[in-house]
Amino acid sequence: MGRSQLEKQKTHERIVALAAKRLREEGLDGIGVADLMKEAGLTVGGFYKHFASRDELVAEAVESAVGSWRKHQEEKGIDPASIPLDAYVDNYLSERHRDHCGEGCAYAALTADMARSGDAVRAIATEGLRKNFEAMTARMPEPETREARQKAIIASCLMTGALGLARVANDEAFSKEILETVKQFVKDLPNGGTK
Amino acid sequence: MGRSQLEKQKTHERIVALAAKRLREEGLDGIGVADLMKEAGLTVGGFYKHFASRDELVAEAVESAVGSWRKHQEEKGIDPASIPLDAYVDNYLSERHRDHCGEGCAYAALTADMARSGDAVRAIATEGLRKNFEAMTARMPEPETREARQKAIIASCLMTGALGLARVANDEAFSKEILETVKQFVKDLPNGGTK
DNA sequence: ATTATCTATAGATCTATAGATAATGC
DNA sequence: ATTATCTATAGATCTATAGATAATGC
Repeated sequence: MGRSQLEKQKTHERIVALAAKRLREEGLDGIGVADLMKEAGLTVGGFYKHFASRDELVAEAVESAVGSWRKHQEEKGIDPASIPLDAYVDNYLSERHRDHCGEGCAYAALTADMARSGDAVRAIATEGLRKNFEAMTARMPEPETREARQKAIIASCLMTGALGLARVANDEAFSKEILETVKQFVKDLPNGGTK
Repeated sequence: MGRSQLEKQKTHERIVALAAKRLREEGLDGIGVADLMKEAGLTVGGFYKHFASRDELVAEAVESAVGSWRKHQEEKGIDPASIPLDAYVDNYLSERHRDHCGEGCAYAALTADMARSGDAVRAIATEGLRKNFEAMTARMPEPETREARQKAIIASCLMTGALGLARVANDEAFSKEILETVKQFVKDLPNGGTK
């Protein structure tokens, strides 16, 4: 015991990545420090050399969860506008996404948790939301218009809302009805919609 | 100490109503049994003569929170179809609703919490969701059509999603932008929308 | 010498229970 | 006699800290 600084950094990132997953699954006050470290193959004691408090980990994990997908795309140099809305929506409103909270959208998994959080998490979540709206706007036709932004906001609220309710529904057919109905509607949004 | 059965029932209902409020504010594993009883003007000891466990209270509280508004209307003999969509939407996507989680829609306040819950809560939440969709369908023109139900589902996902994200946003102008954009869109939904 | 991680534990908090107290209701 | 509520507390769980251990890195 006693590792290099490089290894420490990798350990740090591993804890944050695991927390980003487990907290999306169980909520922001779900998994405890000891269990988390155990799942990471470590023990409690080391935790506080990485984070001043559990809250500090939660903030880092939320930042990771909120930005993971977008960051992944940016690093690959992929312009959000290049991902067609249809493909994005199919993926977002899939059964796979519904059933795998831990790897999915933080806004669907943690909306209320983030809203109830302190300033640090709220600020991170708000900033991420802004960027998500902008990425969604870029996916609309004529992305510079006011209508494009409005539709992006509508599509975002609709998709997070639908995924959340589809996860509540205890009945597969009902849950699918929600996903499919909204999927169809969002895909038609650039053409249809009001105005 | 030692009260009549009528008083016990009233006490029971008071605890459930308070829990329905406080759990919407803090999440389903937010407030503890002792604090809740204290806020109700009681002490911990009495709790387990009312509920077998905290989970049992949570289930009752979710049932109360999920159905409170609809039950209130039904008891008054108000047909959901008689409440115009516009008025309903204005109220739902208001700053007042956004800032008063405890008295508001359980689906916006507790989506992820309910999705993560056990069978009892899931079943109650699913049933309530079904009824909410039906009430919303009744508010659409030509409520017997497939389009009416689709629009009801879309409106519901959109409204819960928008309220949730408006609560996340740490910035008043940004939060209002979400509420106002979606408000306008949902009001136009019966006319516009796809198909 | 420094430090990343480990073992062990203090202190706080939370659920649930045991036993006492003072009303109700047959 | 029964029971609704109270006081007090056991037992579990969770955050955070103290001190030991074994590597790194000057």
